[in-house]
Amino acid sequence: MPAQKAHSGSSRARRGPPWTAENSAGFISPVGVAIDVVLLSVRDGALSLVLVRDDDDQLVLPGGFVLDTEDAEAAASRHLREKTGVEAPRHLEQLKTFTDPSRDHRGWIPSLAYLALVPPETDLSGERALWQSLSDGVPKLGYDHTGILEIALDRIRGKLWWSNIAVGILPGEFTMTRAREVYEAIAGIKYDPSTFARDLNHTALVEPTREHVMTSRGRSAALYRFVSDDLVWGEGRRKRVRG
Amino acid sequence: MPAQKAHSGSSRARRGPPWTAENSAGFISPVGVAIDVVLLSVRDGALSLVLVRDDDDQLVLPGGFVLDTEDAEAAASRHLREKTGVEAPRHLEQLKTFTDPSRDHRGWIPSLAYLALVPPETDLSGERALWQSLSDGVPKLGYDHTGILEIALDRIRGKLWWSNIAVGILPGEFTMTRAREVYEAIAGIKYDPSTFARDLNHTALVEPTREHVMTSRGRSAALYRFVSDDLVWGEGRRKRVRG
DNA sequence: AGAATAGTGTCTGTAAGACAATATGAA
DNA sequence: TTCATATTGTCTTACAGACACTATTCT
Repeated sequence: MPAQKAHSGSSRARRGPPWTAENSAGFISPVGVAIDVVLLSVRDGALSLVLVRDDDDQLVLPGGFVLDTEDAEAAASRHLREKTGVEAPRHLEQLKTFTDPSRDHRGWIPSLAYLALVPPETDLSGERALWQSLSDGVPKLGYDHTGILEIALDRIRGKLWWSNIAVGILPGEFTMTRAREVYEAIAGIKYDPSTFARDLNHTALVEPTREHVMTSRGRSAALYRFVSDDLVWGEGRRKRVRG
Repeated sequence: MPAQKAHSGSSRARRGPPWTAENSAGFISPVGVAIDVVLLSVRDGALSLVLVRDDDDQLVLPGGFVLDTEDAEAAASRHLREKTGVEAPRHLEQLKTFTDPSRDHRGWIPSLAYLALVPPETDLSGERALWQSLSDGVPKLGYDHTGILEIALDRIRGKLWWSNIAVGILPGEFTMTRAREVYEAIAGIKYDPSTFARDLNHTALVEPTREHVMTSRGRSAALYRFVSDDLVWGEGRRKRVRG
């Protein structure tokens, strides 16, 4: 049997009769399981995502089929690596599964949407992959991918002040100003610098490293790090987002 | 081809060689897609869920296979109806999809977990279905269902004061005391009656009907209703839960 | 009258927005 | 010295917990 990879991604645009599948008990079964990944970061002060150009020249989310030897998280990481060159996202979480049997013209293919985060300096290797800034609004994507992107943005904004989810984007050590830029890009609003620092410290999700750095001009800034590299929930700050 | 229903649910306990499936393009495909539903309500002041007894006499969540003619929400409603007699849950939302290919001994079967809510007076018709109170802790369930239940409880607690999710459990019109009992059962803590009323009103998710009812003894109580029957997000109250 | 339930009013500590004032380092 | 950035401090409003007090209706 040929590798499943052969029918993933690049053949998506192909038309023709849909595929079918049947299991050994004689019942109709899905043709496959797919994943789509919303890979976000904050670049040059703007929330940005990775898109790939498919065979129809549409901009779509990176994704592809799940193999029978891996779970969906592994498939998401694998397709990111193959299609965008991103080795391992710092954060990966499930968003929603789309199950309408007619959602994919190739046949009955449930699709799992994922949210992934990487640091800003992440470079892409695939020729078809590109960073797209969200500062000018949400771009129109192929298939149902615009809707998936909206879900991803709701999710990361919803978690911003209630978890350490920004650990997926910020470097290991960062200044308050750096953190604020990332939070502002995600939230879509500006925060007062002093209030921001007070409230982020108040979450107890970050701790000072006792080191200082010069950024450009002006006073040197204290460095902070997240207490945990894994996703954890904090006390929660009821701070404005997207106002 | 026989109805897919024949291989759902009751045959789950059967051992033997796993099923396999292949699609018309010659690739391995999932054997099927399943759903499992955490159906919750508040009965006699206790958060309760519906369980069914499977062929191995294990207590498990109601669920079964998704057909190629329906999406997963429809499958969840259908299996609830068939296995528990619950006609249509007042609320149904996706929790998480489990995709480990080895999670089901019958073969490669991704499973979607759902949270469903019904009013307390909902009676069950299936002989194998029962209401289980959660007041004495979380019961041990078969398969990975205990973990799914934990996710469901986290979800409903997380949304309690940020959405009108209780609309799935409370009757169309209710007193503040009734609402408080439901919120307390979900949150797992007690609320001060006057503070509760003040804060629930403050969400603007409920409105008074201008009617009053006698409950048993004491002063008559004002009736309220949720402004929307669909799930909506409120301003959000930063109230304690599960303390 | 007394008990039981519903509802109002008030006090207090904390949270979060706004912004003034000070500290530190480079040009 | 002057500018730019970082950090501390203050003021104010709103929120949420606690709880005293009033209102209504039944036995």
